[in-house]
Amino acid sequence: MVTIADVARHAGVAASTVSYVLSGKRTISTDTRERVQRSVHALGYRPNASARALASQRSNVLALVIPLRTGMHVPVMMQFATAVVTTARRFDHDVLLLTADEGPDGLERVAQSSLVDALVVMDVELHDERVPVLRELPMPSVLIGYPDDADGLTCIDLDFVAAGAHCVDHLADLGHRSLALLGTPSAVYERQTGFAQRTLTGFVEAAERRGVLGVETPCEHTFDAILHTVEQLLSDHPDITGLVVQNEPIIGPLLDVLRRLGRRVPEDMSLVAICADDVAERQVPQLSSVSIPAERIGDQAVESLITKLEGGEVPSLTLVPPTLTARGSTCPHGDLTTA
Amino acid sequence: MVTIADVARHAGVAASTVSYVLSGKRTISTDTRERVQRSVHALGYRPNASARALASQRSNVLALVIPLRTGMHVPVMMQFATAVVTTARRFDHDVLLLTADEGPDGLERVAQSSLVDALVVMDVELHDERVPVLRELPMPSVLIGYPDDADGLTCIDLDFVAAGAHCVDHLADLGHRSLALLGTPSAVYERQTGFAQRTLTGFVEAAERRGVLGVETPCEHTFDAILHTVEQLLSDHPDITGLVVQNEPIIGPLLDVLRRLGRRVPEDMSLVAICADDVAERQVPQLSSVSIPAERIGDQAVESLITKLEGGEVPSLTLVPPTLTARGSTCPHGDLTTA
DNA sequence: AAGGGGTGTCGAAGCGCTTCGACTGGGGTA
DNA sequence: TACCCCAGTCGAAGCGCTTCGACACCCCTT
Repeated sequence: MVTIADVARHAGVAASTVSYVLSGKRTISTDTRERVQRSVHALGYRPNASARALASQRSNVLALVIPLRTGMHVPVMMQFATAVVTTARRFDHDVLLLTADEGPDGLERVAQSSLVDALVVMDVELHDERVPVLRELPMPSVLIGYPDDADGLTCIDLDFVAAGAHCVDHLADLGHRSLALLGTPSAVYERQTGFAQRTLTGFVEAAERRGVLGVETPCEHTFDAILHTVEQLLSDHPDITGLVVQNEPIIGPLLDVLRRLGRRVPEDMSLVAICADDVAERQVPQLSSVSIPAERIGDQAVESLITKLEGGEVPSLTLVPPTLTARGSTCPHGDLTTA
Repeated sequence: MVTIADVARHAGVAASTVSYVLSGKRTISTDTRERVQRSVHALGYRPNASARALASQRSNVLALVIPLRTGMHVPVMMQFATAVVTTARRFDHDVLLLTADEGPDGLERVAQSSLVDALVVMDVELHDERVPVLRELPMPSVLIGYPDDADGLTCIDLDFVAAGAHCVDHLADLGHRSLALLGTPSAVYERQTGFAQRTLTGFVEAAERRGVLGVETPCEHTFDAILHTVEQLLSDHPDITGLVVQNEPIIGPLLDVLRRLGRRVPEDMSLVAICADDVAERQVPQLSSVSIPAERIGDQAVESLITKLEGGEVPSLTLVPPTLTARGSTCPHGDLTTA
């Protein structure tokens, strides 16, 4: 392995000069700088990451905590992860992958051993046991999702309350008077997952505000469960004509179930999904949907983190406003002129 | 931050003694050892990862390279990744996440800067540009998947040739004489992806060996593409009664398409999938399938890597034998007694 | 009683880098 | 001409750990 001393010797300068050329932290004459750069190239020098981290107290590594909990939609998680890695690289940082199995202790471990110098934590629950740990940690962190009490934290999330409300408004605008929310598996609600909880809140509040019926039910991922849930729903509330789905994996089977039950989409049943755009566009018919801007949120998370690392200020809570794209799965219902 | 010197002072010993207590590399008297351990606890000492890495020339970090290529099935990738992280932690290692965007340069970067001390590379193509780089790198690596020329490498993969053959054998044993392989999107074949290529080979060879018709076609992920592909297939070969699917995302829509086309599964059409068990069990009917043992392969990859790090020998190519589980999507065809 | 072999501990020398203070010399100012 | 300042460079001191060689001491052996 070639060291900074080798480069210095090759270029005929001191090691510290090489360091300053590389970091740009002191002015170096053009002549010297170019000579050093040529030596770096010629020798194929790569600074040793550990030595650098030890001396500078900066590892240039971010931790990314991905809890692979049951009921979470994996492709969306990966979109976040990819965005985080890509953006981190843009700021010359690498990403250490932590899974949830390690729990709060894992966070302490990587933080206190200086393995990383900041953390991105995904899929935060309303009462998350990692939150108090993050508050105490001697390094910055950013949460994707947010707990009940976001004080002293930096959180970024899609505004799921608004997302739920948008779906209701869209359907109500089209004249639908009876709506249902087909939610996530009940395990997700039971562990007080923010996004599920908040979508539900937005849905219920908007339904009330618009004076329409808004019923909600969790829904598991198996075909049988979907079939049963929908049958139950339609027998309890036969007048339902608008469905909101926040549960990406069930979208395919759900369309199938509706077909089986003889409900055409959108003629008999309008459908709005909260899912990635490409998923919505892949269905037949294409789905009206509120998209989940995973890439944007992941980017934003890393940018905030870097800002904090550099001593800057960032807002405690950033809510990304949702956008609804109308496609082929929703259509007007009833006599709009009387509405 | 509390350092090893603080612990040494607190325990009334030399820093090196603390180090030896922690690493166990020299014998320490029970008395001293316990005193040191108490001090470690009392002060909440965590060794600094960079300092340790610098002094010992070992970062205790593995790189995991996940190429998120188009057409790959993300949940399966994540299963691999999770297994890798979990097993790495078992061996006291952490995992640095690299995406494919970085390409071969990324491998060199993390390796030559001593950021990691070994690499796990996923989704290897037959002619993979990362392979020559890996061969030259001054540190061990393990590939999940394997290139044409696996010499000097360590590769682990499901035996996809056998997987393809198993599917054919299963269907042929049931009396089916005309089979089709519904493959991955054509992009996957075009970039010479090992697992797709090899499944195809196994399928074709087995069909020949069994003297049955075996046609194959790529298949994209959209509903329309699936519908069109299957219609074309059945109009070209109306006598097909057995389908092999190696393309997890299309399984749901495919069942739907077959229903639309009036082909009952398994009465009119037997179906074998190559997919994760939980996906197979979630369908109606449950699918006969060859499972993808992601966890086992991920584990194995890390174990081999650790063995190599410790100077041990591991086989160049480990092929995990596939197992086929018969479920409700396949049934006998024709008069078996005459076969 | 002298010698030998463990065992347990210490001190010091790095690992490869960053960073601080100090030094040099040339150009501008008075 | 004397002075000062600044740009440009160097040397040395760490960063916190591991590891090597040395050494002290005790228990056996002869």
